Amino acid sequence: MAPTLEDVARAAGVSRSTASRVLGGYGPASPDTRERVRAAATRLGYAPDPAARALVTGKGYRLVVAVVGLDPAVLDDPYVDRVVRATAEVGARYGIGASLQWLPMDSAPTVLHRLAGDRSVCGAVLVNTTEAVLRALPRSLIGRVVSIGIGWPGVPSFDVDNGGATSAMIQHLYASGRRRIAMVTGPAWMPCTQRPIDAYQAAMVAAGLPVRLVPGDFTAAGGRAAMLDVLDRWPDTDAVFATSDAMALGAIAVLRSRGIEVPGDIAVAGFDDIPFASYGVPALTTATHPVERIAAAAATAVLEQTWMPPVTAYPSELVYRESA
Amino acid sequence: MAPTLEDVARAAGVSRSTASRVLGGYGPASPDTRERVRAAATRLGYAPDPAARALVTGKGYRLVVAVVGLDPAVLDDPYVDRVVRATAEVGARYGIGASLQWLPMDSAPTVLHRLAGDRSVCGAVLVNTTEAVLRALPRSLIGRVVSIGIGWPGVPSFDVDNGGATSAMIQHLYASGRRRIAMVTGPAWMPCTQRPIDAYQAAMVAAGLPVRLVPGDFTAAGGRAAMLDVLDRWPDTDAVFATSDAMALGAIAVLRSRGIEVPGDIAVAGFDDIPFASYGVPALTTATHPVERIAAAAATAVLEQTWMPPVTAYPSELVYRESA
DNA sequence: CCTTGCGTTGAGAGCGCTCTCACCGGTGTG
DNA sequence: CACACCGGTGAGAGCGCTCTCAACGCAAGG
Repeated sequence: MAPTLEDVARAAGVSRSTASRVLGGYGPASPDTRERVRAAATRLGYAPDPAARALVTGKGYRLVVAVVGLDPAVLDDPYVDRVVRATAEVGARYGIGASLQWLPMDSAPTVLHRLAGDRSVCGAVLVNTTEAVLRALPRSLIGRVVSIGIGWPGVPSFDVDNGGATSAMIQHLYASGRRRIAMVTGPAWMPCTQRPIDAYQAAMVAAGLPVRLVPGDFTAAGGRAAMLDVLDRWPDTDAVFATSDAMALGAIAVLRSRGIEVPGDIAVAGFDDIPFASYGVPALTTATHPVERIAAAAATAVLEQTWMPPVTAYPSELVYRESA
Repeated sequence: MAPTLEDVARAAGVSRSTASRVLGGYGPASPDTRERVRAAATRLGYAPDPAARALVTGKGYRLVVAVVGLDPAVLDDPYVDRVVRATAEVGARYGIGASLQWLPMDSAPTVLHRLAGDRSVCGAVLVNTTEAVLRALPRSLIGRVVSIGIGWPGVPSFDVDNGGATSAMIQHLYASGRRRIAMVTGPAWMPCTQRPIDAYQAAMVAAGLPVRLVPGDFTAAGGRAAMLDVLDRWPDTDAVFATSDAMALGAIAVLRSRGIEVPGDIAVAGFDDIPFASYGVPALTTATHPVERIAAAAATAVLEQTWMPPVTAYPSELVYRESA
């Protein structure tokens, strides 16, 4: 159906080699030949098959953003879209396309194995990957794979400094007089959950304050449930730090429905600085998440193939609004 | 680097043909041979190269979700994620992977042309495509491409019945006593903008009510600006229908900051029923957008290659909450 | 004894492409 | 006149895979 290089060559009255040389723009060719080949290609609507090309050159032509085990409900904001977009932008500068690949938790190793054999992919950016997945990472993928989240020997990690952000937020809450600060975390199975918990615990223990941890799931509904739980277990809580804005927004909804003042009675802070953070009442105090910067760095790392430090943490900044 | 079928065959002491037959599971082979080949494949960590396979079979192995010209800021909700996810799920049932491809407005024809030549792709689902893009659609893509949004000869269209949803919403607003109903639309360049406008105008004219149209951009910030505009031009407006929840939420933020009661003074309705719609105060009245159903149908259509009606509209349902 | 049929196997072509290499005719040098 | 050289060109190998086809050994049937 689609015309091949052979078709173009025939139409231009030259050999396949010459056509390839002209279209690929690498070898010598007379102006006349050049012209004829190009004209034929346009006339036939020829587009080279990158898959066939990859087969012979041994170089892939697409970068895969592999998202591990994320139920879309887990994310009430377009996090993955942002990662793919940033990756695509970087890839475009290298003539490389970006593809999204969802890896259901249970079949992640299988899919990754298939990916490893695919000569059309030149590398991958793992998102939200777990230790189990990294452990099973195909050997042939090492060196052309990076991770947004936790790292692994041979797999450099890029992530927001959510530990630092947590410390800063707790500090802010403390400075504004809060002493009974609860934290709504991500789900335990997600690797990005641990560091904020550690930072929170360290800060609370250092200040001699009680540790109040409740697991969430990064959704507004989850934040709602978690807030209910906090209220139930520790009624005297005066501040809540949720590790995602969606959860914080859910928490605020609960508080408002109970007639509890925010931030008067309970301060609420989030994380991510999603668009809706500033549109609620009260506007959400939160910490930025430089997704694009992180994804761009990750993509660049696999495309450039240059040495990368095992872990790169990107600073998050506090955004002071009304809720805390 | 990565082992090839040849390597496996050699390790198992058989020919490449036999190895292919065993691993592909199509031809006869003695139990002993079968065993040896499989063992060798596992031991070497072999994964077949789908690109090479596609080259000979002529069948692609991935379905591309091609999103035309959408700035991520345009969407404050994970619409694209949802489409990709649904597509991936359908694809998985056919052993076909899904890839996301962003098409910047200006380079859409070029990228589509490249896509057409790529033997690794078996088809595409166009999202938010425009007439200009469809006009330039490569011939070899016709028959294996569908559109979520507007259609084209040979390109069946799947979309939510946003015209019907608009009529229903206006009717609801009218029934609850509203008479000066303004509408915040999508950006003019997006093809999904027109039908709701037509439906709104028809309803208003039929009821002898004034038409009050303001363009938005599907973001919360855009909704904010549009609401300001409405207030400025038609201070007596008593209802606003925004064609996305994000815009409706932005509109509500403006009204609240002005001390205007919602829905007391002005009713606000949205479209999409995103997660945050129910978390604001007041909870947003809106219309559902069955993205997954639509995407699944679109993906199935290209994978099944069966005849499809030129246009399939999926019903939207009104969700009555507090804001209207 | 030869034929037929069957289960099993490997040789080989070829998918669309890149790229090395050899070739060809024309020009410049010794 | 022989030689090297050079821009321009095509033949052909081969990337990893699938799949057709022929060949092989062996049992059953005539």
